[in-house]
Amino acid sequence: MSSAVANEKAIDLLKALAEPIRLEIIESLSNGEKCVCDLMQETDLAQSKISFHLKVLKEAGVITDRQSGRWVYYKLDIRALKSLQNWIKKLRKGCLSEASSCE
Amino acid sequence: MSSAVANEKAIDLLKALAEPIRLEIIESLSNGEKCVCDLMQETDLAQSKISFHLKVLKEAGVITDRQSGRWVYYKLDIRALKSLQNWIKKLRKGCLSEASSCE
DNA sequence: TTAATACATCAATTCTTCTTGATGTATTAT
DNA sequence: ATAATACATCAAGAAGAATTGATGTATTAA
Repeated sequence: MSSAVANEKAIDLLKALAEPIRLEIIESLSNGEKCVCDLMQETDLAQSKISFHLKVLKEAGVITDRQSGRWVYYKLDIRALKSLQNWIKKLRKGCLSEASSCE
Repeated sequence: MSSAVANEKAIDLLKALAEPIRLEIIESLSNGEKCVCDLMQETDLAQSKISFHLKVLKEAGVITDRQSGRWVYYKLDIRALKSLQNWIKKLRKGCLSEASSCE
């Protein structure tokens, strides 16, 4: 059977990445942890918009958050991109298909 | 400057992959070239639906097509997934961000 | 030449995602 | 306690993507 669960998670990851604003956020966070206010300044976008995209990224497992006082800091969770790379590798090898016998 | 063009292409690729039916098609094509009729049989989906998704995949560069008689055969273009892997690798390294100096 | 097959495309509808402005909640400063 | 801040969430609307059934086009078969 095809790895349906893995595929669903991968789809969430792919969708999370497939959006310009979210990519901008990710690229910003690759320079380190940031609070929402930092991201607002950098991107010049409305707060609700940023929070919306942060939520999508968080739910996909791309980022994690941590509250400190009245700030909420977001940072990348490296494992997400790592697992996506792994998934794509399998896809390339045809290891996700029904008929595959990769191991 | 951030590699905007590369990102746009990557977004197209990510979107193309981030859909269950299209993934099913990709997984099927990983077992070799198929005509639309083959895919219809395998997936049990309407022809217009399959053609729609094939178009998305083709425009993203994930697949290529070739006509033979009244059949149109589709197959994976390996380069697409390869370049996506490469893009993700850069993303992981923070090499897509404005501030990066990866080379 | 007419039929049938294989596929693409289209218009209308539906479904999903994104945006916007407003309101709600927690935390700190006064 | 009150006010200000940092952020989340919500409802309404806008925009985008997918589905559906129908029609169009090329190719081969009869």
